[in-house]
Amino acid sequence: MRPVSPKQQEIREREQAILDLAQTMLLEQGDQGLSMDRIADEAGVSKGTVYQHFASKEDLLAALAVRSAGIRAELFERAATFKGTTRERMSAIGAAAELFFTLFPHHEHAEHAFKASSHAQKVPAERISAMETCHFRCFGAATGIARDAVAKGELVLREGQSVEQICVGLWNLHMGAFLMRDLETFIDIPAITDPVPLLFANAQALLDGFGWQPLSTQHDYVAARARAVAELFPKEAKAAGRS
Amino acid sequence: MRPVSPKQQEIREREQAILDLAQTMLLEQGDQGLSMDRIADEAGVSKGTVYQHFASKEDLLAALAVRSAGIRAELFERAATFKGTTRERMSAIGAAAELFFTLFPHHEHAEHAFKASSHAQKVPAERISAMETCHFRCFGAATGIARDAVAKGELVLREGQSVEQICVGLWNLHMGAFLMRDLETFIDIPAITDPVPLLFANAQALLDGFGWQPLSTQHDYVAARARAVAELFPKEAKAAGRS
DNA sequence: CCATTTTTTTGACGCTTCGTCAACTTCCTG
DNA sequence: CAGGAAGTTGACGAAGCGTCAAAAAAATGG
Repeated sequence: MRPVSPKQQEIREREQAILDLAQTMLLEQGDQGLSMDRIADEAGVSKGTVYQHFASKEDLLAALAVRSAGIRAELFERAATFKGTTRERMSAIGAAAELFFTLFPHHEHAEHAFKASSHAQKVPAERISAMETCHFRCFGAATGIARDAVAKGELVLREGQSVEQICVGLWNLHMGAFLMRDLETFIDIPAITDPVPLLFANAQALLDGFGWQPLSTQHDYVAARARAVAELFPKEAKAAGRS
Repeated sequence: MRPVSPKQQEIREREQAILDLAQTMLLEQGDQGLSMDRIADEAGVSKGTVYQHFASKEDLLAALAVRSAGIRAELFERAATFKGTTRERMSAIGAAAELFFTLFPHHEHAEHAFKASSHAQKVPAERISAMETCHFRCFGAATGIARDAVAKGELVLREGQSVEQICVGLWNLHMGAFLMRDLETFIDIPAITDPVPLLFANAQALLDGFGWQPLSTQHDYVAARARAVAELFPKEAKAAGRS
């Protein structure tokens, strides 16, 4: 009984439609303007049906976070396949993170809500482990590249350093940039215009600080980034460009 | 009529008591378990009285965020007075951020809630500008040091770089580390134990990447950090240590 | 094609929480 | 101490979450 019945197919599509709807609402008004009654209304179903898909409002937000996190994991894994030096490959991951950051501006918010409510047991364990898998895939893509770099001697670990620590540093830098955009901190500082090139420059500085060869003074990583985007993420870049 | 009447004094103290209460609740159960009724109850006043102090639940959270942000600004400004090289002074700011991070684990959450609700106009404009002032003070302390470093030639700006961009990078790195702790991302990775030394190491790597002299290979910044904490933040470090 | 069972959908209902406001109490001043 | 100002109260309306018995739709079988 594997072939999905038309009814089951319909239910599956409706779930995605509800998520799309919730995503739009989140973007337009934040989670203040997101109510289960309104979602049911606009989706053209009753509230009970929405609760057939999601255990709670928090679970719906969590499902949204998991969906975008899955796309991020996919982007990261694609970035890891980039043909180039280990540092170019890591820069491709950075490009993936920046694209994701542009394409899913709501994600940071959703993930924050996710953790707050999963801690209060409003989210089924299954959903939590799905999110952990996404994180694991992202982090695995990055640490894999770092390990290759160590093996090739392009990255030499210092006392007490590990590939995990280096990847956490990069991850933190990116998450912080996401957060700053969401919180609109320092929005008025004239020296800061577009957050994406700024983030890229800072990530390169951090890689330089780790001594990851070849350094940014010896190689044009802006060009490498452009090549990675063109080869790996043409569609995503186009979508990010026109939104 | 400047001398505060005993009644006014009592009201002022009650406001702080309510904030303390809210802070405790936030830490214990997140903002799920934070209700205005419960706060009124435990503070021994009626709900109407609580609303005399705060325009809404969101405003209360915002007031909490502003209070801790003010303490952070004070810590940053104190750190900027550290006697040492410009890079040692910037490391002292890092130490201040780490102490704050330990002393006010709820802050990131409160600030997130702050922005979400200020955007929905649930928070009075006066409170928003108070928060902006705190950010401005923190950022000003950091950029001031960076400017000194440029003046002394210990930091040489490259093409397209500015002190603001460098400080934003450091800020992002720290915010990301805060966020990661709150979200409990990668909590299971064995290579990552204590987030504070990890953050410090990554911040030093970023400073190295910016070429801020003297580099961490030439100077012991762990020792400098310890001296800064001992000289500037003995009480705070003690509080952070036993909690 | 109809009867029966299973699955899915519905929306009214109970419950909780926010924020208000008219009535009440306490405080201050002449 | 009288009377007005300042502060406090808690019942109330509104809104949202999640439930569940009943209704509707779909699947199954004779």
